[in-house]
Amino acid sequence: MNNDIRHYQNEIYEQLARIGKAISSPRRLELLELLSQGPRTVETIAEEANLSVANASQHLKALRSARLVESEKNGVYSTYRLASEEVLQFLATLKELAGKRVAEIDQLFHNYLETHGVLESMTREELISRTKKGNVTVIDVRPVEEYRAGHLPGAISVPLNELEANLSKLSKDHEIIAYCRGQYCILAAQAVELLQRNGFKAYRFDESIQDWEAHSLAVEKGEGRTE
Amino acid sequence: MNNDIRHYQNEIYEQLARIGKAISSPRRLELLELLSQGPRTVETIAEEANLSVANASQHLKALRSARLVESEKNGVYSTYRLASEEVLQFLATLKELAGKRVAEIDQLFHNYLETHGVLESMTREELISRTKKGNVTVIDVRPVEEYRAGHLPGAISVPLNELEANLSKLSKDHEIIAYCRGQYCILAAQAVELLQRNGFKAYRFDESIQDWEAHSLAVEKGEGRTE
DNA sequence: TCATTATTTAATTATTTAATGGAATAATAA
DNA sequence: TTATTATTCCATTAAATAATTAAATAATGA
Repeated sequence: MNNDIRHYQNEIYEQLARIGKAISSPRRLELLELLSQGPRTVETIAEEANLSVANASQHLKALRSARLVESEKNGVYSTYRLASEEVLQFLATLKELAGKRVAEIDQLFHNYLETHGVLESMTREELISRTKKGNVTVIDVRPVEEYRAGHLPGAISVPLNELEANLSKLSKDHEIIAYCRGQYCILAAQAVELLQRNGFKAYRFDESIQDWEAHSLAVEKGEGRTE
Repeated sequence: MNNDIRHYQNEIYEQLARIGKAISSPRRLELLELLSQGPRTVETIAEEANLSVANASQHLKALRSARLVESEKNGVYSTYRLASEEVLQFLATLKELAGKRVAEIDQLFHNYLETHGVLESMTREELISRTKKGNVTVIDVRPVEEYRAGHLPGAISVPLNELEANLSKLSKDHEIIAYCRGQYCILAAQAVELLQRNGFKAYRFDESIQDWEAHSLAVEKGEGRTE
């Protein structure tokens, strides 16, 4: 009878721990981060995360068994996606906690930004007021598929790996504001560095499109301008 | 250079995974749950969680290295507590996610309640309106220390293990509302079961004092009435 | 049908982790 | 000082996990 209760309680913790186990691997966290940008096939995921396909598949299986992701089979392809909004919320809380408590993360990012001279970033208020004035260009430096899935209003898509080739298309009269996947994503910082090296006035905006949405701000979807 | 970036990204995920690892063990989740009710010494924790002291100490060390708990030494005693409000928030998000996604948990709890005939629980609105009318007694069936740390306004402390001995002090004219540590805590359900067996009209309220506080509702602290 | 492709599964190996019991530490009391 | 108590540390063992390689599935197109 009392055993009954202890057994029940243990089961509860067992179930909660399944989610903990799922996010106890850096690799799986990376996969979740990728998937929080949008659905992908196994091969794409493996490539983006620099894992073997078999390994990625196994990690995805683990994530699926914890109900953090779902998959759907289309012909030969399995497409994986986050299982729900709550997963995104959970990841955000995790990152917040990590940012607050695990000083090492802030330290790491701070170090990176510092050694690359892109320490300051723009606040949301500044971004909004400057885009209203119109003398700025906001660029989304994530892969174009992520841009299509949702981007800041007025932002144009310039994936980081295409930025150098497209420098001539950017106006030096405008200040450039680059953003990517949020606080701990490094793409925008790299973009700013490249831009500054090439004589542009460039700033980093360190929120993700999810953060932006979370503040009830409008998001554009689809093609937009991708010059 | 590109290595630099990958290395940095790996570090980030490594750090996030430290928190994941901390909550990947059912035992550690149980410890966190205990500590979310208030600070405790190692021995108390070990006893409440049914672990050897050495084992509890090691788990606590793991939680501390993930910065989820903090400890403080007073003489021979080490007192552990949650590291911050955010940890509580994080645990709540975890439980929410688990509740939504891991159907097994709901199933388990549902089964338990069903086989013990205490399926329905009272909503917050009902609780508030009934206490206003005054023909109800709200009992807090957690250990008395947890009651002292904060309880529902007007609730009296009747720890579950003392309930049977105190039945005579409860009025059969009043409906009894029992609550404990929230949704997946079983104390209140047990209390209701006991009360119903003894001819009381009893209901379960399935929120924790933290849930209650999270809705900006007042919380009483200290002795209150503990009959 | 056969070959190709995307994915999953299985088997292996190296590594990490959990629990245990006993020893070490360090504060306090006798 | 010695004994006691609370806690931590250490070594051992068993179990779980991650990455790798090769093999198995299963859908598609030639």
